Amino acid sequence: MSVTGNAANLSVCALQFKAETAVRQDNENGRKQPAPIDTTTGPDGGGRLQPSSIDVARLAGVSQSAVSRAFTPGASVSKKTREKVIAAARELGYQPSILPRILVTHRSHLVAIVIGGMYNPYYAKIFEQFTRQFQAQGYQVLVFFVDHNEYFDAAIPLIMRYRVDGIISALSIMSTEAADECAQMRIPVVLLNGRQQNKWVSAVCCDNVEGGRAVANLLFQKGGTRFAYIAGNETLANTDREQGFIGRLKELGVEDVEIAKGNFHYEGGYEAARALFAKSNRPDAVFCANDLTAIGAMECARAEYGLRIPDDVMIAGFDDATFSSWPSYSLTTVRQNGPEMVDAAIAALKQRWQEGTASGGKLRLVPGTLCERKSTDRQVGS
Amino acid sequence: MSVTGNAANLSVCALQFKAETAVRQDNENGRKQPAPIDTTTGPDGGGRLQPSSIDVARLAGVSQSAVSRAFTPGASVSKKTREKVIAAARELGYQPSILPRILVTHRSHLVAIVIGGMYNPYYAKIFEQFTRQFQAQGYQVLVFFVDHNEYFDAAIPLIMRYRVDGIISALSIMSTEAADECAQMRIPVVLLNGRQQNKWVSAVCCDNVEGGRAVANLLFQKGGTRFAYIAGNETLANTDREQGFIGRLKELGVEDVEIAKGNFHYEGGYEAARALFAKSNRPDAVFCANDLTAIGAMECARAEYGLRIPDDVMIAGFDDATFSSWPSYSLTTVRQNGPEMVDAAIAALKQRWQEGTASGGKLRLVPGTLCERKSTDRQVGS
DNA sequence: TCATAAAATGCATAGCTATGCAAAGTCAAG
DNA sequence: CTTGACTTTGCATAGCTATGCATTTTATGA
Repeated sequence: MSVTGNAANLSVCALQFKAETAVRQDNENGRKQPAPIDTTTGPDGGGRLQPSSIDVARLAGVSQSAVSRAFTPGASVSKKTREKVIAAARELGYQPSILPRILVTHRSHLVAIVIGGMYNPYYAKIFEQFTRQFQAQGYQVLVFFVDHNEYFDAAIPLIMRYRVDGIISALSIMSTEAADECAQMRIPVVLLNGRQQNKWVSAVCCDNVEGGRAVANLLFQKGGTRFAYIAGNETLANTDREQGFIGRLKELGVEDVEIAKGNFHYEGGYEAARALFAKSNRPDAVFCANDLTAIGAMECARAEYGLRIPDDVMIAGFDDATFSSWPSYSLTTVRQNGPEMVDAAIAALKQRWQEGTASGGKLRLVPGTLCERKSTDRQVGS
Repeated sequence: MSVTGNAANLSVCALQFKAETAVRQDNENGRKQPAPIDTTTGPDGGGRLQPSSIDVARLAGVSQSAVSRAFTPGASVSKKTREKVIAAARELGYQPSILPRILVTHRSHLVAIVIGGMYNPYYAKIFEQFTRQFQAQGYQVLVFFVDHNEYFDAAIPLIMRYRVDGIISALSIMSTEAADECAQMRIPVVLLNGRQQNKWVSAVCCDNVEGGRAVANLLFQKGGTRFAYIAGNETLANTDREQGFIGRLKELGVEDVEIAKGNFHYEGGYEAARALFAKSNRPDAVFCANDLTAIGAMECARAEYGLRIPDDVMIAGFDDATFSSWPSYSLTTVRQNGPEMVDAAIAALKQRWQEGTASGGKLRLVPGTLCERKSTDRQVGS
């Protein structure tokens, strides 16, 4: 049982992985040697590109187990073996694949993030925070861009097939069918800025209602008289902000709030404002569904009607996007507490993983912060 | 060989996957039946959560192959069998895992996108374009956020382990070691806005030099007399833009261009501008490494020095970010042709996959587009 | 030096799907 | 009713790693 049998096998591998220095005589002390590995994969076995642990084992003159152990932190390997293996691995350009491990453990350490788009920098930021957090905790992120909720439904089977350990959805809405399907698949889902819940679906949501109420308070206190709301698409976030705003105003005795239709985009805000400000009794206190919309409204107010902000009209938004604090806008807004929401969402996922069972969905409401800036900084009582 | 053996086995599975209706007698026509599947995995076999094709096969009373074929579009299955399988799969919440397929085919249809951050909306946009394109073509994207290039080097082994088919790096710089390591691993890499190349690394780069030259032409033609450049971090993109700008000005007879140090962020532009405009002979034509920097410089010029744009100072940027076209800025800039760069990068990857071999790196230079806006719209000859 | 404990190593296998191959069924034509 | 062509089905296996178990080697202590 000399090592020559190995050497013969090695020549096959050598061609493929340039392991010219493959012939080694490591039995200086007559140590136990692994039996020749009889994998009969030819050098051209169907587009085979990456070396396997067996290739490394051959080259290092050890068993496949030893290779595996050399790459497993706490495993039982001698220093010498580990060094041989690492050297061989480096030579072949080998890193152990995680796929078989996933197969065995049923834990992929993959998380799917489903998101509608990055037009809103706030979502880009949130996405980055999520991904960095997951990375730091040993999870990797698969991204899925999905335009509408119907498409999300369609994407679920695909996501399933990757055996992700969880799904973070920034789509806010989730159809009941989709929720059921995820439950059926036993994949925990966390909705960002959504409120659906079932056995496998949790939600983390900015307190949009309270945010809307805070803006109502501010605009009222600052002397607003004719109020308007520029809406976003029909989502929970939009409805809650609107209801909070209108509801609080009603409490303050303001019955008449004009609603304009926007779409969460700059252009939507601009167009809505164009219609709003064209009227005879134009509003002097406008709350917008998000910051992009608010910026659009501001630009329109200035460019098309020569209005001064906040003197002629006060404007407030939601999110606290990067550009909102830039001096040209200095937009009053409700900051969504991104890091806290991200942490809460990840915590919700982890809880599911630890519990193992479906524990019933939970809703975590994260308060926002009112950021007062110049766009509403009117002298009261003037 | 009746079906009772199966039924006995099924009860085990029934508990686990709620397949209460599992007992079926599908041998109405005495068809061939698969032998009882002897997988002795108990219901609590170590955190086993997801059903496998074998579970579905049991429930449907067919073989595992039949299940696989039922989910494979062109495969040879009778309609009846497929329906039975689909029904069983729905009942159990089953979708075939793609992991074993990856193991066998050595094609993961996974692509890693490595990116430094999303603070610049332009990168967020590019990222979205990439991901959508890949998705549309049957690939999924794994995201890796990496702060510095050293971290990229450290991340490569991790990326490797996912057996991605390719890497898109938006980091622009790539250390030689990292490039070598990717080559060693035989993973094709495409650098966005980088120019490194080796056997496995290609690059797609905006023509930054030409962009810088175009801005130089414009600012000179518009009557600029004292020129300045606010730099970004030390990247290829920055150097090229700077060199193009300075080089062209020199050709036009302008020797003296002041260089200020920025960092591609808003704040960097703001601070650099503060120093720049404090001097006695302040510049009247400033080119910034990117749009964020330019906006920072604009805000500073207005807020801290009361300068009018473009009358007192012209400012230009690079990227054409969303906010650059907003009226408050109306920033002249060089638009990077995002879609074309994305397509080129993906094409480069695909070419590698088709060729199979390392074909030597290629550099694709994509021209940008000068977008003239008000920030440089000075009346010439006034 | 020897016996015993500890460390290192190799073997065999689980985990899941796709697929080549052979066997069995189906159908049509003669 | 028989034969041959075609369709459908099941069996067995590749693909790669981690790990329990048994075995061999090394270290420790008397």
